[in-house]
Amino acid sequence: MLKLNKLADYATVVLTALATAPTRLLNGQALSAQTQIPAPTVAKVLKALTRGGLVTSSRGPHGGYQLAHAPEAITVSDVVQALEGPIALTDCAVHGSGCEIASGCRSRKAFRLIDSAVREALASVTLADILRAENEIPLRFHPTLTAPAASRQVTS
Amino acid sequence: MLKLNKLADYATVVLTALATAPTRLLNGQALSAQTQIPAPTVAKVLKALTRGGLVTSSRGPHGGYQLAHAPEAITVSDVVQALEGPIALTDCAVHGSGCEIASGCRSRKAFRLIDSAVREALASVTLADILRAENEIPLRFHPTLTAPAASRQVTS
DNA sequence: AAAATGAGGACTCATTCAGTCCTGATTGGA
DNA sequence: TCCAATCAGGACTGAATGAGTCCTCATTTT
Repeated sequence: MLKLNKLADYATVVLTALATAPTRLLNGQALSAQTQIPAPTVAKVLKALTRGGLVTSSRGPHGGYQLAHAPEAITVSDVVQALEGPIALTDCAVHGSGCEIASGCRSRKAFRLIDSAVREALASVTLADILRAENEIPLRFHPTLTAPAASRQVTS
Repeated sequence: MLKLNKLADYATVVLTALATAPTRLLNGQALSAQTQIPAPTVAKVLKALTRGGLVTSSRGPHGGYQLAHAPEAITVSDVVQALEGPIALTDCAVHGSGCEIASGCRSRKAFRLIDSAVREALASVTLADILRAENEIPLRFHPTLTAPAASRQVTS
């Protein structure tokens, strides 16, 4: 359903936790306790975020993680790309060498436009925005987000 | 990788094929031949598009499919929703009843903003735009679209 | 009545993802 | 110098999802 994978979802949770204590070093265990996400999974997320340059890490006793940038400078696009790689809605690579579906390949140019539109949308939301939204209304669950995948009429 | 599933990809190909002959009824076999997509798969796509109200169908001999609206009135958002259901990047449903991850659930509000941003991005591109892009530069493949999923530095 | 076509759904195989775990590297302190 | 704590990297497994095919039924025209 064009959905984010869970790791990217967890990543935003972990990052918001880090953002609440920007000056301190938090280790994996502490972040796991704070976010309720299992420690091995948190570790996996943190490794990806470190590789992506979104957090910095320190080893050894009293080591841990810290945001590499201000919350205003970290976008959802950055997070998604750190966890899932480049944002591209379609990939020709699965067709092997060249495109087998000729007419399909011709529409790839259009998809590049779509890709950049989505990328911009994700880049328009920063970690600071998420923190702000969190503090407004803490909701416990959102049934409207998970409506059944029913078919829908064209609205225009 | 936040990618579209293939069915939605095929759907745009099938729809552009239908758009080239707006007045005629094209059956599944003809569309399969024209798009090079296997007949059973084309049939599956067409069923979803019919359910989604994007194309109209006629049964019996000389039956077939037709666009239900003008290409300007069919957006990529419509296509994606017909094939994949509502556009929502995150779903709380997987956590069972209520959210187990408290702090994660609090960021769902932010994700609703992201969802609508992505939805707008997809709604901004119409089938007519795709047809126009096709006619400009017919490319055979696009290596830049399928760059390796390497980690990336934050740019800002 | 027969043929052609779409509708709906079941089914299988492959791929991807989530989550865990193991081993090694680095750092700070006793 | 040694040990403990912590991160880094990657392998591995089971589950979930998606792609693709096929079968049967409903509808329409001749």
